Amino acid sequence: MNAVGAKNAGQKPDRPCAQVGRPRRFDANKALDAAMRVFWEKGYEGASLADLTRAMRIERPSLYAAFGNKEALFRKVLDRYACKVSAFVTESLNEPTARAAVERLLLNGADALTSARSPAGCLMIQAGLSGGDDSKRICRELNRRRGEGETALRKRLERARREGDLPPDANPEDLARYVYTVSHGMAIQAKAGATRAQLHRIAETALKAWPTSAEK
Amino acid sequence: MNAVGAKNAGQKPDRPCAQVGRPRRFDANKALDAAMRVFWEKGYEGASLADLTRAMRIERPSLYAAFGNKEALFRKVLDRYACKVSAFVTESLNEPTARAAVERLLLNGADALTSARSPAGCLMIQAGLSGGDDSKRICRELNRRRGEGETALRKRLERARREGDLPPDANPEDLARYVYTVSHGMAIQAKAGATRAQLHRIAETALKAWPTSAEK
DNA sequence: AGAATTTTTTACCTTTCGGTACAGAACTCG
DNA sequence: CGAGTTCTGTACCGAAAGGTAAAAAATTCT
Repeated sequence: MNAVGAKNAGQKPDRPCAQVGRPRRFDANKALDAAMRVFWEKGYEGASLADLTRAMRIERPSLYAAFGNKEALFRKVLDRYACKVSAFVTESLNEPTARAAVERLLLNGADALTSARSPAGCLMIQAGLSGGDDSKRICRELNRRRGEGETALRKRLERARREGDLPPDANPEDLARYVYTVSHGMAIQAKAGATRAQLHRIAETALKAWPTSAEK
Repeated sequence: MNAVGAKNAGQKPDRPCAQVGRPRRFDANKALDAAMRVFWEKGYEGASLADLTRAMRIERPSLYAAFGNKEALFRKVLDRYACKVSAFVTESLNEPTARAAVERLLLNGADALTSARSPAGCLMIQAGLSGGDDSKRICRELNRRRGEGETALRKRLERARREGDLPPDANPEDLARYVYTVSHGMAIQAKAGATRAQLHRIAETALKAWPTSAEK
């Protein structure tokens, strides 16, 4: 017997498909996608269990058995969001130049924020900004994840400076923070109804602040 | 008898101080400030009536008698926020040049977002981003108010272009949207813990994108 | 077939939500 | 004083929140 008592101690590890017992009638990934949409539209606290189970076409105990609880479900949704929706964030760092990476980050971001297939805006921005005491952990988690992206960009920019791709006096930390600031602001604009073309023009304007290594 | 039936029909007009009857024991503006702080920290839906009455040091029926209901209270808080916290937004438009106006908007914004006397971030950003169906009106109201600010800046920039303060090919609409995008992004950063100095550097970086009427 | 295991389903739990009825207290007016 | 008016405080409302107990159903293993 395991010593149960710590929070989440009883949570079973990932068991993708059980061989024995009654088979589950739903696709966990489809259910996660449905949950993602609800959290995306209503935020973490604004999404009620009733909203979630209705969208996922699952009864409540099935949700708890498969995903733990609301918070654990949200974290799984965040993982899936990182893989399926915002994969371009890390991919963009592979562009040959810092400028190209940032350009792709902002333009692909604008596209993702205004996709016709998903709610407007960014799940990671609008899900956890507000909320009572019980969602402070969620807020911190979102800040942490966004911070990871910002750090990754900063490291990419430091490399660029070493490679002469950015001028020596450029500040990678400030630049990365600036880019993420514009990105977050675009998420707000998208949620408020900005169009894709408008976001693209914002990105272009923002790129005018980008330092040039030397006028050619 | 008034024909009651429409929502809010029975709401009494502003009656600042009653001459007759038992005098109220609390200062309505102090109570609004306390409510503002709660909404600022927890958002519209995240702020419960229990949170509000505790912070305002008022019993629940007093709140309803004085302010209507939760939504009406929030709107009064928004009015007060515009007057007391974000007055610089309209004041900055009086600066002599467009560049100075935008610079002041962003720098004063950075200060307001990191004031030691108030919660981090921007009430108008984090109060209404998420939420269930009943807060969609709140979300629209916030979008509308932010849009008004953006429009006012756009008109100021149009004037600047007419005055030669901006180059003829500058696009006031895009520029205003860019500035507000940076401002909104800074609000997110502030909520996530960015310091005032960091926000100032973001503002300086953002201003590097500002068009110059002619190289002198 | 029957034991073991896992999911589904119904019904329910406690707590908190926004909002209100009502009685008493504190004030002005006559 | 007493009538009229307005605010305070307690106690309450129905609805919805997140979460769970327990039995029935569907599968695999022996």
